[in-house]
Amino acid sequence: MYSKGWNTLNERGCASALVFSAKVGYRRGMSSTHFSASSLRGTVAVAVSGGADSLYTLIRLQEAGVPVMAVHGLFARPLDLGGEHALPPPLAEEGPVGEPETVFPAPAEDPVQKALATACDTLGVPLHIVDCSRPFLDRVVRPFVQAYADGRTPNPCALCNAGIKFGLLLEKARDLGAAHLATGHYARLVREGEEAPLAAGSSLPCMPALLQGADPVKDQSYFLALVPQASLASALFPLGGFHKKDVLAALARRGIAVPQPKESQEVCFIPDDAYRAFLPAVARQLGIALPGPGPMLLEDGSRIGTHKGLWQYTEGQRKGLGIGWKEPLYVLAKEMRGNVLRLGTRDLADMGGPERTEETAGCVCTGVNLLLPPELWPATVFLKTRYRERPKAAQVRVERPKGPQGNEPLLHIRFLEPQSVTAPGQVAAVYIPVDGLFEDDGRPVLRLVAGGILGTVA
RNA sequence: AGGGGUGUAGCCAAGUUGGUAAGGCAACGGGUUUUGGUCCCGUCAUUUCGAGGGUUCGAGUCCUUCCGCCCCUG
Repeated sequence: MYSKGWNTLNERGCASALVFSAKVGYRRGMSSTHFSASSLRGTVAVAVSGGADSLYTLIRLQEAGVPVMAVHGLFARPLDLGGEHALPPPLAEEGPVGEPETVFPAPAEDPVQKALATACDTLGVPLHIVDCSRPFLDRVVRPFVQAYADGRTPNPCALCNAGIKFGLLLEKARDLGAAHLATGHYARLVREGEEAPLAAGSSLPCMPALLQGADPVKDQSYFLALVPQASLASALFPLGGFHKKDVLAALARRGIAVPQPKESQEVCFIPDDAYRAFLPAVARQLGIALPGPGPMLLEDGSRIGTHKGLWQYTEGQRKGLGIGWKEPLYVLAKEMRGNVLRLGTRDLADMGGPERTEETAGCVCTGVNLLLPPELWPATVFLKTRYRERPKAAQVRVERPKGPQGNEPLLHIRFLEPQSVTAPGQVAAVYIPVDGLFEDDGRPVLRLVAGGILGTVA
């Protein structure tokens, strides 16, 4: 399966890949040719949120002649999680895990669902509403709250993509007769048999290959880093080659109104992005205890203030500390033992810099999702430990410990350039450059080869 | 008690030979943004420079008194 070594591929594919990419307009947001109708078999389900991206995904596929259906997942019930932070108890009670409770066709009373129903009706596309709220609570919200309680900083979007959207929603789409699930993520997925940005006769090993989105500021591959290869095999990201502004322009050109025009951002299940108010309320509902105030300490051990509970801070954070100092202070670490928040200046908040020691230059990841066998990785890879951050050069060693727990792989990361201190609980995404392919701005195209959850400093 | 130093917005702090209050931090507001953060932009002492008095056309900057804090010596 991986008979072709990565290096071998590079040597052969390099020059002609450039020619090919120019020919198909791989750059310039034209890679939508990926999903030519002929290369797809069966119906494609499109996960529609009500936003512009997923709506255009649906339209794009339909216009390409692909048989489509729309699926709209209900994740967090507004009535349960919204409003006054006074949550009614039903969410915390016992219930079956892993199965959507109900599946029913549109329409509903919800304005977004209603607008979606109208839009789909106009397009002549069937719409299915899938209630994922129970599994969403168990697999996204509860771990989210628990992570904060444990002193970590969770990334619920990554968990949702892996466990809900490309988990339950994908399963449900299959039940409904779909062969693929498409979303509006800005990431490029190259698979066998499709027009790929590679020379004829060559292919990327271990298909499909997940590449960064073409829009440098919208790339969302980071959030997909935990989605397993088996799910990606059924996934489609038709917007991967587009720039956001082109999507909006295309919708405007067609005179299509977006049901939910407000850009989805922050955590979708936290009303008004007020997580400091939301967390305690939900934690209480779920019976999870959040630790209280404690000391803020500088590196020399001196106490400089009192924090409001470790869950309100994250490693690398600057704003909101409320401490006047000669220079900005950043959160260096959260110590559950002693309930201590460690603060320090910028130079102390970087890992991987020239004068960093072995202990502070790296970290370890668990919950690893491998998309390409490590044997095929180059010696230096690029690592993203937070969204909207330039991937940083690093060395990653994959360890497969043998033990009674099985052999869950671990990623041992060592940064080769300055890197703001990582936050345990966040996602680490490992990328490698695809030789011979470059973005419009000259950066090499990056391929996602693994994802994991950051642990404590090594 | 004596000697030295110091007292500028919540914190750190610049203020030249007196001419009409830099900058940083924090805070607040905004921008970027499907996690948490980072980052960028803007606002922030004009009944005011510990308090009172004086010199001067004009004082945070000179004189004087008082108060507070720090260091050293006894």
